[in-house]
Amino acid sequence: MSTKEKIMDVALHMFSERGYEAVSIRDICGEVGIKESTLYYHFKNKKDILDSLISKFKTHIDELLGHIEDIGTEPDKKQTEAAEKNAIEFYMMDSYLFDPFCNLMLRFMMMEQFHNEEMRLLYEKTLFTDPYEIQMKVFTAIAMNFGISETDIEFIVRETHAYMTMLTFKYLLNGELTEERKKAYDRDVHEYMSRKMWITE
Amino acid sequence: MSTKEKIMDVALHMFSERGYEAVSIRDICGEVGIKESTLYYHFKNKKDILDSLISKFKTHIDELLGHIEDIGTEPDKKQTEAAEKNAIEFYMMDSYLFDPFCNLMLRFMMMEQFHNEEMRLLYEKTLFTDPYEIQMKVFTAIAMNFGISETDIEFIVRETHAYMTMLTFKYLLNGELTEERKKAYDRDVHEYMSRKMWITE
Amino acid sequence: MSTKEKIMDVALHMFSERGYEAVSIRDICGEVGIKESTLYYHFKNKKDILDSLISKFKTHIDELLGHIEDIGTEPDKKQTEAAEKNAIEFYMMDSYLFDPFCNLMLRFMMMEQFHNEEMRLLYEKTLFTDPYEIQMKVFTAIAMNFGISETDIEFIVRETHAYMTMLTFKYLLNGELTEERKKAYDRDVHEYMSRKMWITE
Amino acid sequence: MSTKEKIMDVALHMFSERGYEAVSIRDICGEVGIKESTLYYHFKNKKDILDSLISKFKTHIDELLGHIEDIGTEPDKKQTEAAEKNAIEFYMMDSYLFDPFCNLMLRFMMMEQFHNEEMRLLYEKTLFTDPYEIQMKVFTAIAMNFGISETDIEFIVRETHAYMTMLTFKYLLNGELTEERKKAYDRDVHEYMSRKMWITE
DNA sequence: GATGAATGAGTGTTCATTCAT
DNA sequence: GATGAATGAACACTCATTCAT
Repeated sequence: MSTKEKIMDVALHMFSERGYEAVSIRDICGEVGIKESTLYYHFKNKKDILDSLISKFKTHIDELLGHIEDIGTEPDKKQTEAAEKNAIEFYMMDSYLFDPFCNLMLRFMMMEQFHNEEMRLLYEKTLFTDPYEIQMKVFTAIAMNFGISETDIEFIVRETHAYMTMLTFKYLLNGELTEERKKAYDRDVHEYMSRKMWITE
Repeated sequence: MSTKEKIMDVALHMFSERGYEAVSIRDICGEVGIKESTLYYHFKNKKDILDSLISKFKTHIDELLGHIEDIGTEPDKKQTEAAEKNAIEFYMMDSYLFDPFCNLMLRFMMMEQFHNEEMRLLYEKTLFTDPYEIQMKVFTAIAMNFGISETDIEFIVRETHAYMTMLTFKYLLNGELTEERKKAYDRDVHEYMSRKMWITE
Repeated sequence: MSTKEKIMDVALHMFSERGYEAVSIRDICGEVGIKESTLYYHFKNKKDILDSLISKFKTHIDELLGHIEDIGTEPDKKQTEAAEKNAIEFYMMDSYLFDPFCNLMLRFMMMEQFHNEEMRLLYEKTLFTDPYEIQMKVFTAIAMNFGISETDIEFIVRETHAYMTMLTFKYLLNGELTEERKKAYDRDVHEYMSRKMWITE
Repeated sequence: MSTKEKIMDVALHMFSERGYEAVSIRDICGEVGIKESTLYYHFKNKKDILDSLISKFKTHIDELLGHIEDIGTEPDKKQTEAAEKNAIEFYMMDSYLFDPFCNLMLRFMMMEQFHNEEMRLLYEKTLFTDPYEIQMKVFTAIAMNFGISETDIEFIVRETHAYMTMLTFKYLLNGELTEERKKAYDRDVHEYMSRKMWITE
């Protein structure tokens, strides 16, 4: 990892725990193992580190969404629930909410959204807008094979999205991201999904 | 309002927007209109302002919960859905999430929960534990009159609670608390409730 | 002397020797014997010290010019050359160019005039505009008693003013203001005056 | 222009406007379009740039004075006033006070003379000593043809030199060297010269 | 000739806090 | 209750300079 990457990595860890203002350049440099003046060779100023992180996050998210774009475009193929359910879990968790960089950025944005409009918009998009649209796309693809009405689909997706969002805040954006909390999230998601499927059946 | 109250009021407004560390004693005093040395007559130090706010919030919440304790303890009384639905709305919104002090504290706790365990516990209790228990209590009281199974009640409450929690994060703890966002929250809550009642019926 | 006055005094001495930018807040505080944070109790920032000095200088100059306003307003009174010559010397030197505060400010302005328009204007007014006008007023008062033509007066004043200005730059605004240089200035002024009077007679 | 020359050129422009200390290596390199480390290939350190400028100025001045050495050494030749007057103007202005390099150096020395003895001596020599000696030499050569007494010559030269020095400070070493100020200087010099000749005649 | 990466010392400024009045 | 004056520690950032490449 280059010095620049190391700085961003350390900065994100600190920002996501204590907030942008509460973290000093000294803190970051101390952890990275460089002098403060060295940091200013790689970044124009403190704000530049923030901007670089946001920029990296945007790229990260765009790539993720790119992967999902194709889902459900081939409705004729028999897509089993199970397959899709796995798909959801994959996209939602491992490279999104569970992904270290992504998760830390979300925590960071959760704190900064109250006084940084750019981060607020990104936070809103990442936690509310995008996941809803993705789930809508996936469920629609599945549901079309079962002849479920559009109105019903919308309501089911809303409820499912709400449940998973609540779980995200409850387990993945609450305190430290421990293995325990990850497991609790997994458990609740599966429990909900299995009951939901049974009920709506 | 006494000077002490004014300090707490100003401090909370600033803390909930910029975070504890990012707000300086100077900032608070400037807004209140006193000298920094004066603040130290009313509070031992900066942490003392924080503690006072937390303490006030705990009292506030306890009073609120006290009001609710009695609900549903008289299951034989015919309690109509409508009455209870209003009750929920009342407790959830006007003196809880919509209440200025409460709302600002929640925002503040949302930021500080990542590095302050005391605030994290309070945040968890206020947004996840307590609302779920209250809704559980209220719905149980209602449902018992309709002969709905306990397992079903639990699932319905979970889903309802999840939906309202999601809306809370989406509208009431996102950026500035504008009238627009309050109305959007209201609208979504009512829309969900009416559809939910119709579906589960 | 109050702390604030002491800061201004020390700052001026340093500014006038090394220039505004080359003098650090640390330098000033070290000499005054206070901590840097204390300086910021008395002054908003470094620029504020500069502004206070300029403001003080303006007041100083205005008071000086106030004294001179009355000169030559009573042309009928027999005003001997000697009396006026003393007057000039008095106003020009003891409370003007020789005055420690004034002299240091002039040196300071001499350095800063190239990149500070406010100081440039003040510098121009203090060294070129005002002295010429004053000398004009005084000489006119004297000359009227001798029936010297206006054109001649103007030329004489111009030459006299030019000579004294040159001497000012040569002796009073050159290196350190030593007793030697003051004496050399005095000597040259008197020598010039006595010869000038003899020649134009 | 070589990189080294470009550095000196840029440095002088900056030094003469903001002073030696206020200009950073960064500033210079930014303007030149090189990295800071590159500058150290051409100059030992910051002081070395200053020394090179002083050295270049000394050479420049010496060449100028070399041209003048011969003037007035042939008193028998009929040298008309006009010719000499032009000579003075030529040496004083175009390759001296008006010359970009020279003018910038004078401004620079004007600022640094208060804390740099080497520059003070050079400043004194360039603005007071040398011009006086040159004018003395030239006027003597002319005056000898008219039988003017040595005492008178000295006084006339002193006054003329003082007038031109004052004008130099007033127009050529005051703020930016604009075309306007150059013209004002020219105008005042000619006006003075023509009146002086007429008066002393 | 030029650059990327680094550094120690220093820049102006703000921090929470104290204490005599 | 409130303030004027002070402080040590920390803040983000810039300085001139070095050195391997």
